[in-house]
Amino acid sequence: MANSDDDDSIGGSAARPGKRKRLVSAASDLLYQQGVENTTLADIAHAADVPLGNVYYYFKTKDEIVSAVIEAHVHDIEEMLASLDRRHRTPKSRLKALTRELTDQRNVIAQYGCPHGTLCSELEKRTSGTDHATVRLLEIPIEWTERQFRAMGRHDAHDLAVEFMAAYQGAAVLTQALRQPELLTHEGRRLKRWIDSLEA
Amino acid sequence: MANSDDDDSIGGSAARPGKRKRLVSAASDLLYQQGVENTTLADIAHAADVPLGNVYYYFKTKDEIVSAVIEAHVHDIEEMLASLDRRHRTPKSRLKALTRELTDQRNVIAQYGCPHGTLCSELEKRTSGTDHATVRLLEIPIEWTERQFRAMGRHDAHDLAVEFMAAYQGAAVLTQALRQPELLTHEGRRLKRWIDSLEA
Amino acid sequence: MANSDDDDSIGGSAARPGKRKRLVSAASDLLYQQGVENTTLADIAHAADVPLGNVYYYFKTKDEIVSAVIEAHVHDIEEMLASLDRRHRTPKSRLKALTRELTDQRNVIAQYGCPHGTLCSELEKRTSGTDHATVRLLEIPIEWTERQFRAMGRHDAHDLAVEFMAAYQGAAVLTQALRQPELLTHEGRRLKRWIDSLEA
Amino acid sequence: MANSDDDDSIGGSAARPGKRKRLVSAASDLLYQQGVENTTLADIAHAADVPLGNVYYYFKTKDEIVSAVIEAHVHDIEEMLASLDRRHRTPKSRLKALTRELTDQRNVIAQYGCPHGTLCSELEKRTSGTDHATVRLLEIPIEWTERQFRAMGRHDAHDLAVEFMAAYQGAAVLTQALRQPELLTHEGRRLKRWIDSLEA
DNA sequence: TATGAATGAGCGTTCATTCAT
DNA sequence: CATGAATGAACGCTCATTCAT
Repeated sequence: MANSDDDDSIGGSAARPGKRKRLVSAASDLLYQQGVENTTLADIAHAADVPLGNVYYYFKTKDEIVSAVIEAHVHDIEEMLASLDRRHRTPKSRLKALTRELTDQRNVIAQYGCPHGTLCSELEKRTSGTDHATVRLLEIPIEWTERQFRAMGRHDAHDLAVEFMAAYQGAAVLTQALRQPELLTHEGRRLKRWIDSLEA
Repeated sequence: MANSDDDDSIGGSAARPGKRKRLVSAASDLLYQQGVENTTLADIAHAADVPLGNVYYYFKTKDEIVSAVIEAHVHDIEEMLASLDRRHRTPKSRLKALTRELTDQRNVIAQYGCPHGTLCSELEKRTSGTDHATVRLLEIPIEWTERQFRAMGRHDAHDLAVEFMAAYQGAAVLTQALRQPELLTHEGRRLKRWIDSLEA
Repeated sequence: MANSDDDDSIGGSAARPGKRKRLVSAASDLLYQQGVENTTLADIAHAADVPLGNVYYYFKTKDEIVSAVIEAHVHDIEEMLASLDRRHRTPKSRLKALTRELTDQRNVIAQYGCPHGTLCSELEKRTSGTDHATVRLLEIPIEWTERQFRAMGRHDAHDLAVEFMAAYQGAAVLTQALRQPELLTHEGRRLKRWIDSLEA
Repeated sequence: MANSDDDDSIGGSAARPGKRKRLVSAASDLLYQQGVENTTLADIAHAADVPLGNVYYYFKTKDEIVSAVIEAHVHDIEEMLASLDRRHRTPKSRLKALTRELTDQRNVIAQYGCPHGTLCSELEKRTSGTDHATVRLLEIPIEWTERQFRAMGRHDAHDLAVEFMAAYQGAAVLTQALRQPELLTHEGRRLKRWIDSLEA
């Protein structure tokens, strides 16, 4: 299969990770930092150190690269949440750990916004009707958050989850627009207090 | 000066607004609905019914049109807030009226997101360092909101204002990504209850 | 209108015929000599001495150029037949004059085939389902030929017209494939004899 | 020699013809239906179920595949004519049988034209001077037809053969352009009558 | 002021061909 | 023999911007 995710480094002369992975990784960074429309395939190819023509061996269109980036994000999100599940036992500590994960990124977010939120916003405006795969980027953390609130015994778990995620997404928008990383820190602290204040 | 804001229709047959205004208005709509990068100057000229070559009489570059759109947004926001000031007397009713203004747009927001938030996100990623004029789009309502909270006697007025605006921006992001206008309605109700619950 | 067929040379500085015309003319020649697929837009632009980017001011797509070439062919055919109508009085002399027109081109046909027949063949195989405008290229002369046979009092005018055109098209195919211009001359002579031999 | 025509399936599980044969067969179909320029090597490899990289073991260039397709056509034509020689005794019945062979294909011809005529037309326009091998595609049936007319005692056998083939090729062109399979049927009937009417 | 026309750099994409194993 | 991967030149097309009148 062409779309192998494996490295091509076993016994070979080139010791770098697989090209497909490199392409997705480079694309992920560039789409995030420059936006989808401002990023050319040549940019991506160059950043991944892959000849331009070769990109099309792995992805038939630019849209397909975008999709692959979304999938990679989904994968990363799921892994991060699974890691939180492993490292923390109570719902409250899990939620606060997630909050911490988000605020830890305050500096990049002040530059480029939330990687998932801005990607959603941008792709919803593309004419080519990207298949709305981006929705998972926000659904997955909402669902996870909802599970935590439910585990706390809250019957309004879904509403709380939406409130939580909206608070984070909005803070990210303001943080980027105002270029104030501290804003996100501040909102993070508030959210942690809010989580602590919730009762069953 | 060439860039007159006045109509150019005096003595003419039709009473259409001046070309510059038509261009800004068309650009405002298209940038919002299609995104900045997906909108061509030809699109804008066509929508404004202005010959393409003529656009450059009013705006030297595409960036200048974008700036004019931002200015128009700023103007609209200020007018809207001034109107709220006029129509409502107490800070709480003003804040709830603002909330209502925002939720009233739930259907367009579900399609294109918040006109100001998405514009900020998008422009922050452009290579050509747009002069960060977008910041006013969010600063102005934050400051206005802060004034209301302060008038309520709250010493944490700024924090509350940020919390309020973040809640709205985040709700807009989720509303667009999940394509659920009701989500915004729901968050609006919650915000109104929250406002009512605040004490001096 | 952009698609003006007029010259742009009246009082202007450039004294060459209109660019659109030059483009269609160059395209017509190149499509004929090299085939549709082998001819690039850069080829056409170069031959017409028009900057590549400017081609798209006149034609939105390559297909549109091809269509314009077909229309030009249709126009030429109609003018040629009208000229035959004017210059000859009897159906028989008209038909023989047409035969002469065709055989006069024997040398180019030996190189590139019949300009209309080869264009039809090629375009029928394009995936993009060109709107079958090519059919007129053969229908028009068939109909004209049929009118002549009918004027001769033949009730089988349509069949004779098809037979005539098929004879010419087939001769053109063989002439090109075998690279023998004389073959077309010979078939032309035969056709003239055949026309003469027909009775009412 | 590497370019064996034999099967490579001895001892294998399936009895599929050898790769080379499959490639030529797939290429023959695709070149006919889509045209030479519109058919990629990947298309051919896919249709033949041969890995793309492997194609170059059998054919050094795309042109070589085209040549092989022509050779295959030549072979098929010769076989078909030999079969007619075997199955029919008199020249007239042989010629009418050939006519029947051709009209039997009216439906494909209405879609793609004559497999040999369109191939000739197309290849004559390629820049890379294909070695004019296509000429055999039309020469062989002309020569065979000429032999039949000569066997009938006609001294103008060559002219009649050219007339016959031109009639068929032209009918094929019209049939495809006008998309009327019946046109070929009709011309076939006329040709049979014509053959019958010929005297020594 | 106004405008149709022009311009060229660049983009996404294709494909015959080659290479390393 | 076989094959997945690689390569780069070229193609059709777009678009912000400029020009001539």
